[in-house]
Amino acid sequence: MPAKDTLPDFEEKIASLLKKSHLSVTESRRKILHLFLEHAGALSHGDIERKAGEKFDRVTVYRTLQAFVEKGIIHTIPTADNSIRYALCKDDCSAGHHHDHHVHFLCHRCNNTYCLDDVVTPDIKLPRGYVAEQVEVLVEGVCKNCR
Amino acid sequence: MPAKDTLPDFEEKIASLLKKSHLSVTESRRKILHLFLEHAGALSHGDIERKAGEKFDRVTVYRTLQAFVEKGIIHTIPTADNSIRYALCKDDCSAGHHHDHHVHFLCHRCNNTYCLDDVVTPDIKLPRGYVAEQVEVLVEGVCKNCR
DNA sequence: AGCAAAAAGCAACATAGTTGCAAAATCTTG
DNA sequence: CAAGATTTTGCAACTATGTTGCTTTTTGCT
Ligand SMILES: [Mn+2]
Ligand SMILES: [Mn+2]
Ligand SMILES: [Zn+2]
Ligand SMILES: [Zn+2]
Repeated sequence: MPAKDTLPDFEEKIASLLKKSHLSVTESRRKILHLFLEHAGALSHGDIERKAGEKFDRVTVYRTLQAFVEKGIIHTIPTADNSIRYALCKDDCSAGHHHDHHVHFLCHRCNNTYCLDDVVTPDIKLPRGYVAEQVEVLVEGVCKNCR
Repeated sequence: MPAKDTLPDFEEKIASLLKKSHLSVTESRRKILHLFLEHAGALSHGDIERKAGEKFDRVTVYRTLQAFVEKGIIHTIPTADNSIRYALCKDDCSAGHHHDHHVHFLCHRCNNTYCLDDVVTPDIKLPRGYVAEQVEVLVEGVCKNCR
């Protein structure tokens, strides 16, 4: 019975993720992590406020996302408009140290943002004098679900 | 006398740029274009409001930047935080059609954003099903002036 | 100079994000 | 498992950012 399995699995994962990050397990944190786990694409602050319903205060959402970023649970994704989007870090991101060397994809049709975890960011040959510490790549187009 | 030359040069360039774009030549447009021409790096809306002093209404700055983007005079640069930055389009961007296939660089030290006009965005090999229409690359690190 | 069109300024509003503090929930430890 | 210490939440108030409609001013053109 795979349908019944998903929910307990999530709750388990959520609790261990929070504990590993030294964050106390609260209703808002569980709810917001759940949203990320079930959604596949990235979420904006606004998305989360809407999906979480009237359940939580706006301030709580801000502080929760901030805590998750600091602990390496989620990462931000730069966009051309000025709406920050957040997505789960897949693996070994820890407090203060993100290792997100993958490309992000924004679909013009469904307006979803996806982490392409298997597509690593390329090395960029820079002019003399510039030192690269991080490379962010955002590809825009049409995703595989939208054609 | 190179020092004296720069200002008239700018004014000339500004007038021709505006005329070419079918925009009437107004004080705010000239001032804001001047800021871009003398600054090298990209500017945020806030930068411009500050640098233009108390001279213009906030709304005017918004509408001016919007007009410049639409006419292909400036382009937006995605950032990791949610502040849009704007930079001059170098060449053949026209109304509604930007051709900015260059990489952007954000310096962690001076916090300036530069267009690396000579560094073209790489092709990204995407998973089956994804269609790329545009690629944005933002490199973060230390710029040549800051070491 | 005089007219029509465009832009700027103003006010009012809407949305987004921050901060301090008191109340509530969570964690710890005996 | 109860009590106290600690953390988190919700609330209120505030700042910042962005938008819209309308009136006045400026610009381009004849
Ligand atoms: Mn990602
Ligand atoms: Mn650029
Ligand atoms: Zn899509
Ligand atoms: Zn620098």
